[in-house]
Amino acid sequence: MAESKSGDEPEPEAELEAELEAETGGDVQAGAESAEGAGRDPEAVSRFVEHFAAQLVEAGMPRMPARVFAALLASDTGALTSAELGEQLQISPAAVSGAVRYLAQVHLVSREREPGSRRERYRVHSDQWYEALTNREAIMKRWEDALREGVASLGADSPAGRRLSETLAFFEFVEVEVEAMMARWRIHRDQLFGAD
Amino acid sequence: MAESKSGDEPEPEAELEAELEAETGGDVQAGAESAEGAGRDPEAVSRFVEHFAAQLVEAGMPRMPARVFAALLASDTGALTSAELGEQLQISPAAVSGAVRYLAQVHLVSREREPGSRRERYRVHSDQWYEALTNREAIMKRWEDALREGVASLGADSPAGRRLSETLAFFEFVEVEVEAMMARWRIHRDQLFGAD
DNA sequence: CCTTAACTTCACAAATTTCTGAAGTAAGCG
DNA sequence: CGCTTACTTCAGAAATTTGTGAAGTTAAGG
Repeated sequence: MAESKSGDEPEPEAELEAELEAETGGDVQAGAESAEGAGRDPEAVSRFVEHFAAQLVEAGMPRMPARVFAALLASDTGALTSAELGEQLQISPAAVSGAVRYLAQVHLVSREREPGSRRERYRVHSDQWYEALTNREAIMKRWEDALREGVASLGADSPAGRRLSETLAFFEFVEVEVEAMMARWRIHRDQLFGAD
Repeated sequence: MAESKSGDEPEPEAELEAELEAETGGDVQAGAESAEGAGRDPEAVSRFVEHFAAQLVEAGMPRMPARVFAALLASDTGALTSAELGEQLQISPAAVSGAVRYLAQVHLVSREREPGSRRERYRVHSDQWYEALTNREAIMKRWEDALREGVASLGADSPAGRRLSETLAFFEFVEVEVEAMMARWRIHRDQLFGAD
């Protein structure tokens, strides 16, 4: 976003109009400096963000989406703007844009537009996080399709066909089970944290 | 994780000493129903292998391991040698080696040495397939560690800390549930297929 | 309207990953 | 014993992925 042009650097951010984390109930106690980053030890935040992101990367998530997601998780409001993300993570607006596109696609973040502003906020809901994990179901569905096809073309009575059948049965089983598990989780969560 | 049912499968590969190095000729092509699938349509097998592998790749598995794994799944014996894999997939021994190393590391295949031969067979057990999926637990454990650290350094009473806590609780919950689910699966499987 | 802020898309440079041929190692077999 | 087979490791070429600057698009605000 920096024009890398003339010397004047006073980002309009200094103004920070009616920004306010009027998000949740307004009584954000951390209340210190700018929008999000500094009631807390920014270094501690960064350490967590990079560490957790590294784990996600290792599990297969691309680097930028992982860092953006971790930053959102670690934010107090659970929602940050593109500019805030870019600053905290030291990445270009283009990188933020790409990362957010990825995360939205896998349902890990949702986009909100603040009315009366051009800003968009990218939000992580705990629920989405869980759902997204669950949404590996979509992937499994395709695995199942491929397996069914394999059983059909290799013959259900051949040894290979039987192996594929069993694998297929496993996925079908898991699919049902996971759904039940998520239902139990919601109950469990409410017991732990109260209906949120 | 109780299992070790043992007594898995009788080794169906008795003789099978036929080598068939169709490699050296220019005639590496269909018709290669050598050691493994005499009687099956090699084209149908290949179609399944490539299709299923593509799904795995899309889910994040590297290409060669995915293809090798799919080929093993689709084999009648559930075990193939390096040469057989190389021929069917048209890849170099080095590629087979790398793929197998990867698969063994994530516990998707095991290596067996045929006594009295230098050959090694790479085998897929249905059980391993399930276990491997389950073994994402190892990954989750590390996520949990990172989250605990985050809760500690951001403060369990901050909004961000609470979000991380909830996520952590979710993973801990899932971990327990998955184990129970796998136990149920084994029972279910035995009902479907009979204790194998 | 015209300006400007916020985000997106595009093209390309850089880093990383993937797969191969070739050389290396180990073990059965003549 | 030493030849041969079966697999592994290594170095590097090729392909793919990643992140950036810059131009493009949309919409608020004067």
